[in-house]
Amino acid sequence: MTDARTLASVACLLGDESRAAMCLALLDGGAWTVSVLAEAASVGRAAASEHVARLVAGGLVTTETQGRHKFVRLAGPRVAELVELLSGFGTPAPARSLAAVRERTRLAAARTCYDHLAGRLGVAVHDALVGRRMLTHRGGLGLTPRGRDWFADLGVDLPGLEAQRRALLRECVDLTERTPHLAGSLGAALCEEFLTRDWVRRRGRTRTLEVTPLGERAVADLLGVAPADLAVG
Amino acid sequence: MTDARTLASVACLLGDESRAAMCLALLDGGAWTVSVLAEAASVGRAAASEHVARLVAGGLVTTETQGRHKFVRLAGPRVAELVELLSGFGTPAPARSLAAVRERTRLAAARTCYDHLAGRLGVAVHDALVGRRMLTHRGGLGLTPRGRDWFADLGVDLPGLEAQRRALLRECVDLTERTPHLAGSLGAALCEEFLTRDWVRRRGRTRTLEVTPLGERAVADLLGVAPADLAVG
DNA sequence: GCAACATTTCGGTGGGCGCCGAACTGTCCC
DNA sequence: GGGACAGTTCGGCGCCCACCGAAATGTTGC
Repeated sequence: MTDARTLASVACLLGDESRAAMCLALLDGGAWTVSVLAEAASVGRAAASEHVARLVAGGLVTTETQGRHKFVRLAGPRVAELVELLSGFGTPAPARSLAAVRERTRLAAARTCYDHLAGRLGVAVHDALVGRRMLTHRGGLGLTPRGRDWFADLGVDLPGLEAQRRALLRECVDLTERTPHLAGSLGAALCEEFLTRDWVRRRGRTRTLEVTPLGERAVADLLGVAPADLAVG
Repeated sequence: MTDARTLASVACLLGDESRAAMCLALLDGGAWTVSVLAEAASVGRAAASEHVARLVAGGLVTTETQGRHKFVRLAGPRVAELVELLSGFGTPAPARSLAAVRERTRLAAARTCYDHLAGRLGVAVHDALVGRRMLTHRGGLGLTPRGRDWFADLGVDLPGLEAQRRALLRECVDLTERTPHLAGSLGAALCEEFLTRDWVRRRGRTRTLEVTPLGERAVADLLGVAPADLAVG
């Protein structure tokens, strides 16, 4: 009874088109100001402010004020997971324009899911890591000695990550591929590394990623992933 | 843009307390009539009928009419997953009565999640199966020869399940334990076996399960799970 | 055919909520 | 200090939607 109320109150937050648009925008894992969110949702600043307040109250986002700006970001990986899962429901959407189709295709090819890699790129990297015995699935996801070396070579500060409260390794079911990709703090670190090395680039202010030629070569060399497996449909 | 609309439309369906109560009730995986759902949600039959129609339109439930009855059930495991995930959000709920606390404790100990085992029981069974090398995690969840024998001995028709379109093995993150339990058609078959052997019993018309003394002995013998690990907190 | 029952459809009502414009607070920069 | 700007608060408007009661549709069993 009272349980239904809490479920409904959370679902209700995402049940409004403006708030849904905001949360989708925030899926890139970044911090957005209220004004920018207002624009993303096509509403006025006043409405956006109220929406953000409700999302904060519901625990879906957190805010941080810096001077006259207020930065909004998703409250954590679990929220991102929820938004991703929900956005995969409903009719696959009629896709009314060619531009919309292209955008969706790009999204399926490579994107961020909160703060880690997703789409075909994310799944390919995950599968390659497992296939090359850098990750193991014995009783939960684990890192092999070989995997430790690989990540260390890449410049990932493993001890630093392990000191965090957040889980190092987690699987996240990919929205479009329906098979797991790598999440957790290590997934986040890997994604960051891809971005700083210019292996992938964000397309504008979205969570769509573009794999650079440099990146194609890198994943081919390091993981044996053929560029054709990543090509935009 | 248009993507936000589809997300919102789905979330909106679960954003109403009555519909949320209905979906929570349906989490037991069974088929409920419209009248019974009306009672579960504390609304009139007219309102319940409209809610069911909307849930059908949104693809969250399916219906089957038999004579003057209309049976409603969740549209599939993914919907159950979504409802479970959502119900784990929000404030852990103030739990206003002792009865509510007891119910929640029982729910955490053992319950069904759509059509398979969840809660501490579900996780314990999953972990025992992995620990005893009946399930393996090498490149996706798999069944070892030893596991095949074990399930066959239990009376599960493995070839029959494998002929289905539905995945045999899947992991489902447990709502209360935050660690995976066994889902998929094999998870469903296992749950059914537990019920027909009277190892677990449904508590009334809920998804809460009660482990019988017979069941405690069975999981101890077959899987080495100590009864203390299943005791109601 | 008739009575009992499950479900649906149809007005009608009330409340909640999303939106805006305008006024207000607080911050930054010149 | 003054102007520009980000964000919030406050009325107020309008719409959507959840609900109910009553009537209609279908089904079952006599």
